[in-house]
Amino acid sequence: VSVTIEDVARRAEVSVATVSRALRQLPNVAPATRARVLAAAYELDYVADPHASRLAGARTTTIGLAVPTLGTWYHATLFAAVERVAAEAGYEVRPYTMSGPGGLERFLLDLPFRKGVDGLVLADAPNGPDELERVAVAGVPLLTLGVWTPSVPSLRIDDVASSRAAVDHLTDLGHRRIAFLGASDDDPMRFEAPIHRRRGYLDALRTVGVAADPRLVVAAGSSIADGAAAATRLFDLPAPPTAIFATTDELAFGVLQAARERRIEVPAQLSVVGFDDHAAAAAMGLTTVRQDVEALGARAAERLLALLAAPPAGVEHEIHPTELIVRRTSARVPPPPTRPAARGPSRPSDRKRLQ
Amino acid sequence: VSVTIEDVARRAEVSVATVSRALRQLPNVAPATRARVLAAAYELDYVADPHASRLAGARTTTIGLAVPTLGTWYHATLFAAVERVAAEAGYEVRPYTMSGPGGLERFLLDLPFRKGVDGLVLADAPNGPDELERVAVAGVPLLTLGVWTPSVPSLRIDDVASSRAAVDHLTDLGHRRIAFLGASDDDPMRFEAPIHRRRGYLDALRTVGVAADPRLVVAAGSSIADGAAAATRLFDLPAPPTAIFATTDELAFGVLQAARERRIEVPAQLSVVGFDDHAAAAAMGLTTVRQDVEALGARAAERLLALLAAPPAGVEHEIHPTELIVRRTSARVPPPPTRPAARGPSRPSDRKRLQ
DNA sequence: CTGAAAGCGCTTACAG
DNA sequence: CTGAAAGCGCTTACAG
Repeated sequence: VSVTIEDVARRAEVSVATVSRALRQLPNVAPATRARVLAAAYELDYVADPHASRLAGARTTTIGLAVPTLGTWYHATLFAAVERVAAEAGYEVRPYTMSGPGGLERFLLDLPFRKGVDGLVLADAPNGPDELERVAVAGVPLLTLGVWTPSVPSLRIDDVASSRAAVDHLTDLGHRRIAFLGASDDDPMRFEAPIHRRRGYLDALRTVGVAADPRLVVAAGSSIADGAAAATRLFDLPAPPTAIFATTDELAFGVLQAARERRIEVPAQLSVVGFDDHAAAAAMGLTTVRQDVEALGARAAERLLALLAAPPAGVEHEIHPTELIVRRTSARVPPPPTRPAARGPSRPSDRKRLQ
Repeated sequence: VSVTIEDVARRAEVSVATVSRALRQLPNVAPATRARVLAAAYELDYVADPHASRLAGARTTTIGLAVPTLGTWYHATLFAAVERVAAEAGYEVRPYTMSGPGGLERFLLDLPFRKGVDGLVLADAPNGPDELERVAVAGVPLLTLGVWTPSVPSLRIDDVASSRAAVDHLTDLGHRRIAFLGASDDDPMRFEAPIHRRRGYLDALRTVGVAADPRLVVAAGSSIADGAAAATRLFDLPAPPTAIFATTDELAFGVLQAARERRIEVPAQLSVVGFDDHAAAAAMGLTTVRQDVEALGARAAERLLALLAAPPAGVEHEIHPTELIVRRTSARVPPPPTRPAARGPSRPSDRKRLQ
């Protein structure tokens, strides 16, 4: 039904071995022969069957990108970036997602990428030394992004410091009741980033002598709707936060939406800071921690490709910079609601302003 | 280096044929034998080499999703939806993107999905009968989404009517200088949707007796930044529009951002309507045409899977509904700037209000 | 229910 | 520079 290398060989009047060589730009093919083969292949509309090719021992010229999901702005953007540089090098990129029930387990059990790709960039999941080790041992050249283990080349940002900067910004503005929105510890995906970002959050609070209020540390998912739901719960607290730090911009968008629905003014009554600098963050005026996802993805692809081309000299770990972008969703803490007893010339808001 | 079916056969003390059958849940395997094989495979951490498997004639249990890019919210969401239902059926989904220089041509030339997938859903590109025909002829079961040709089963929304509704909304509000942001005709990707949406736009204008002003029909790309750039050009026109209809929410976000930078009040001075109901649209308060991308993707996967399971009885074309969601970015047209000569008791804005 | 063998379409030593 | 042949790891008739 389909045209094979034999058809091409017959038409070009050479052996299949020669066709194989000619088509893959190997040396050792006379120019005239090569031309004849190329012409025949073109006329027949031939492309090598990738399965046969790979089974016979050739490279796949595809790299894998393992991500929790592709439904998130961060990961979709990552994919696009990886694919862009891979394409320039003649590689395809094949995503492996781990979302869905049992997705992570199945990924770890089957390691579906082995035999399917020449190399793999593993982004954000799975994490934990054991799981990473299992992947590393599968025998395909590996680079991790976000997660990290000493023996595997990696790329990441400093999540702790970045989120610390975000929360420092909030405490500088006088906020003390600051909520944290991130993935929970028992999330099946167990992302590492949210954990580190929470650490940064706690560090920042500690610096100003505030003990974290567990009710303000809430587990959200990753979608905008998740952010809205979490924010709504926060608003219903007896003592709601004056600021919310969300570990992704998408969660922050949800917070903004929920605030609007509740007629809570941002930033007058509530400050919100996100993380990512999502393409829509500027349009929303969101204060956020910028990470250059495009650059991260491109660099990951570059390094993996380099790894494939040459034996790795050693294990390198790269840390990319981030930057706090202050826009219009963060402002000084509002004066606390004046209770009858507190009325008087000594306004609490003045005190705050001194800090 | 890697464990093969032979290793499993040896350990289970059966032939490789039996291993193959047992592992693929075929009948004709004694329960006890099957158990032994499963145990051996488990202990050896065996998974069949997909390439060998496919080469030997088995199905790939993967379906393809061909999209212009995965960098767009619409397509990323589509992918996630397709993957969710595919996973439930035990299928993987493999994306084929056509973005980048020469991407479309290469796709059409190589048809890289053939031999790689059991079926393909083709979303939005390529379009045009000839190109679609070339893909259809490759021999893999096909379903198109967005684009459409009589001989291939398809799924889509009514782009003309949907965008007409959006622009009708604007004309109902008294707008007459309404700009259109979409892909250009000579876009290498030649999406069909923008063309249909422009038709709807023109129809709506014609209904109120307005001739389209070519300067208000602008070719934008697909990103938020593209939308901002296009909007800025529009703002610089001698007679800028009072409303902008963008063919995607992402473009609309860019418009909103550009408006903010120019201190143009939305909706007081400018109305904007998008298309998609992007996850962030609610958070932005964007008036838009909602299409249920999640449902579209899920349905596409379902139908393709059904096609694979049973010989298609006939070619079905499905049209999914859309809905105009009016939020806070659209309002009555502002009164035209009062020129000195026009001052007086007869305010033009009153006239508008009657319409 | 199970096995021996052919074959899927390539690539890669090995000769020449 | 080119070809004949083995082999990659499976699946599928074909026998039994």
